Amino acid sequence: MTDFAKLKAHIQKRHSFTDSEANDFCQNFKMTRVKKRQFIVQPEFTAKNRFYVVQGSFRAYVIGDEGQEHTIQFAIEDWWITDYNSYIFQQPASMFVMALEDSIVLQINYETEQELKKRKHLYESFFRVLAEHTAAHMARRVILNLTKTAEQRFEFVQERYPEIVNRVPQYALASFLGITTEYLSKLRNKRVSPKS
Amino acid sequence: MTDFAKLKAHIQKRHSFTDSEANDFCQNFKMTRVKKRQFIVQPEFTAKNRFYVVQGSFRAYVIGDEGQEHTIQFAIEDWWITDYNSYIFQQPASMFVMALEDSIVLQINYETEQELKKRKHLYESFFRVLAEHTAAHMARRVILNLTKTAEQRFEFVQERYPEIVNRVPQYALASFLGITTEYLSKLRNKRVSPKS
DNA sequence: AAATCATCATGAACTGGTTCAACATGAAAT
DNA sequence: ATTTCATGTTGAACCAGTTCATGATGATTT
Repeated sequence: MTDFAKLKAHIQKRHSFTDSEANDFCQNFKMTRVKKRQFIVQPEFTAKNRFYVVQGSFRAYVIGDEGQEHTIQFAIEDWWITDYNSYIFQQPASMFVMALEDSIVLQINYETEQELKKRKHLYESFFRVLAEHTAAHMARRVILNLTKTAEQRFEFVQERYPEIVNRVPQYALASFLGITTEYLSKLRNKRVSPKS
Repeated sequence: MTDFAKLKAHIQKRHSFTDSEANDFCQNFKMTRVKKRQFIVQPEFTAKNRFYVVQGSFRAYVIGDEGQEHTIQFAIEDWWITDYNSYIFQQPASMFVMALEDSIVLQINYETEQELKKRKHLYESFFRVLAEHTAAHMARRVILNLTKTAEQRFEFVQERYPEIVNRVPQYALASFLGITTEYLSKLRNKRVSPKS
């Protein structure tokens, strides 16, 4: 399956786009290869693009006052990523979005997205649903952070997103969970081998 | 200004609705009075409505495993509220949404909203923007929780949303910040009168 | 094949925030 | 006018998670 075919399948699975609509829609995306550790969004600069991950993985994070990294989001195949506040409001980003491995994305830029939404009710609808899913997902994240302990959060994420847990470096996962790498290491090794 | 005039102003401030479009749109909302401590959303039941607050204030919260309340969102005049995951996906709610004072809301139900979005590109666009703002807002909340200490979060919320801080009960604010009422009380009294 | 860098592990001392208990105050209900 | 309930305060003991220090292992670079 080509890169564009993946995006097309993604769209048609969720919305009733005809083939020609889907093709027309996909034409507005640009395929880009991204090397491991390369940034696709950086603080200060406005995020001009929204990215659909065809292959590889990414990590969005901010740097705290004392220099610690805090992971806001991961994205693997078939997910979308960008600095949401920067992209939507076209204002300077506060996040880094970095490739965790050599990756391939399909990106759309802000003006093109605006034009698509204006052009066709169906496309507007597509982005509305995308925004709703993002909002719902973020709301669940807030609830998880408020209601569960670090250990429970770890267990939840491990069960719910095993592909991510097994794929991203431990320090990235720790900062996603809101704990230190040391503590995550301890949680992990607590669970295996009480080494009787 | 009547209740519907407030919603109309809210819409026209953010979107280019003609008067007749705005009137047509607003007709789909129903005015409801809600008494203090009354619930407009409850766990187990599917949230059938989205609410625009005309007057008063609300609090959305979940109950944790040990019975503690965790506030997910507040809403005062000119804000929207519901259990987002329940409403969007029409599945059973996990939240309570309760009036903090006698209030007036304008509510729209799920089917009506769907019909509006289908009927007119402009209405679809309205809800797309609403979803984007919700997503952006939630993303900022995640960042705040991950990057700041309880005290910094308190200071931030106090400065950014003084109307809320001064209006909601302290235990509700504490559970919004992710701390106990006792600790919030201490933070507050630390700040005033070192009583030399 | 070294040498360097990125990642993970482990222990000991420490701290931000919790828990528990007891009390103070005002608002609502009878 | 009391009683009850909802809310906020304060202190002391406690614990989940941090910090700091040190070392192990494997991946990248030269």
